[in-house]
Amino acid sequence: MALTRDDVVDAAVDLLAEVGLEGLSLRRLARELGVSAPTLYWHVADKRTLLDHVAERLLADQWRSAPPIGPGEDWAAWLRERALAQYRALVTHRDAALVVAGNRPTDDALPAVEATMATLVGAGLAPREAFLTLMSVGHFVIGSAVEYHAERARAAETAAVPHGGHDPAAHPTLAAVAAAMGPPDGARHEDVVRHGLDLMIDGLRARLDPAP
Amino acid sequence: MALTRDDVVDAAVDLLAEVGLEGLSLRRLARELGVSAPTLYWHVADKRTLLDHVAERLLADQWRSAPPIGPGEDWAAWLRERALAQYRALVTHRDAALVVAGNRPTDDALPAVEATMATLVGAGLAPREAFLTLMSVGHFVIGSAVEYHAERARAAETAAVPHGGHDPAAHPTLAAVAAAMGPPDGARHEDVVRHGLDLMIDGLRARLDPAP
DNA sequence: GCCCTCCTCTAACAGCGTTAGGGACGCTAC
DNA sequence: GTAGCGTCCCTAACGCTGTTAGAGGAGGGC
Repeated sequence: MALTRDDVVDAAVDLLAEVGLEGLSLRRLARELGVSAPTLYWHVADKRTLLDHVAERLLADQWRSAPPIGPGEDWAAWLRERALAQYRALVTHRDAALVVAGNRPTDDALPAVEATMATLVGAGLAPREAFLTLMSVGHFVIGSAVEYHAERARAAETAAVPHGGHDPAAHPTLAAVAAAMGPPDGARHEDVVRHGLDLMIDGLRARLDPAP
Repeated sequence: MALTRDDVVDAAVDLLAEVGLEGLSLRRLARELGVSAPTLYWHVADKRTLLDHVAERLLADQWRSAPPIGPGEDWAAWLRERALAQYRALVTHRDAALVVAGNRPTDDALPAVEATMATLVGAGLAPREAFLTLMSVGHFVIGSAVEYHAERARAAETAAVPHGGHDPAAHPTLAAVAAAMGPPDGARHEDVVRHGLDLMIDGLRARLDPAP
């Protein structure tokens, strides 16, 4: 059976998860597919556009599993959950955030964007505000995921960093935080995401109900 | 006069601004310095650590010019301005966001972090909340800058994209947004950043003054 | 005069994305 | 039956990349 472009993209997604963005070369990808490197150019115009397809695939998987908002459901909780799911999707696929960043929304993604924005407009936001909010949440999620991956790569190569090793007297507030939060671990990153999303949502609520 | 590491980092910052992250090669950097490529390895361990130094330099420049908060000044306005300044610094240096992303705060940056967090704690936030907020704002700024650069790179190669070319009937909310916002231009990106920051700050305000 | 450290060099390796050009398979038309 | 054509894959090669090995010159201390 002849190779299809979907096969190439599938293999690229797998290889990305395995070796990261830096390790993903066309020669390696071709070897994985049992094919010579230039052959890939028959199925894909460019490495860059291959990555576009990969990003599309990653996002498509994420949107396809998204439950639409139910009637009477709280839009805030729904938006929070969607953003968190997107963050988790970007975090579980290695380097996905870097690949996805800057991709134009493909036509496939438009209905999802439309639905999300319609929900916000239905909740009382002006269209312009809904759009800016959606972009803001997106930027925040991407930024969080990029930082997560970058810190992860850093941690892998520097083994152990003496985290609390600074002078507490010089930085009392930092010391208080370190004492209050305990050692850094994986859950910490999601705490930040949750906190940021809550801040944005609270800010939205304040706009929707000026004086409750 | 012999080359110093600072010279190399300086030249790398300039070259980054000129040719972008993809165009920044050690050979090109060496040529710019009038030196052969392997010579750089005397001053710098690695390309990766060179980029670390570049990121440090970019952030240092940005924090050094930061005015501390004045007495009686509104913390919200101050935080907003600091975040916007950081965004602008990342945006004006080409690809700076990608280089900076994931850098641990160097020891030089600690006083600034301490000061910012002390301000938030002074305004009434718990240390943990102040820390999470600072991280959230940072992630949002980085994400916005990454998206800015990525979209910029995309726009450069696809010349003109028929932006409003989709079917308005299929996506009424999107069409309303397109009509309300006009054509995309450079200011749009900062609108998103401003909006996101306002949301977060409004959310913070809601926490600080539960029932004003 | 000798050594030692700094700083720079040339030569080279393996790998990268990408292009040029060709060859084998199967379908369709005459 | 065979000529033509589109599909899919190949080898060879170009110019680039980060990086290493090893040699050598300039300048200071003894």
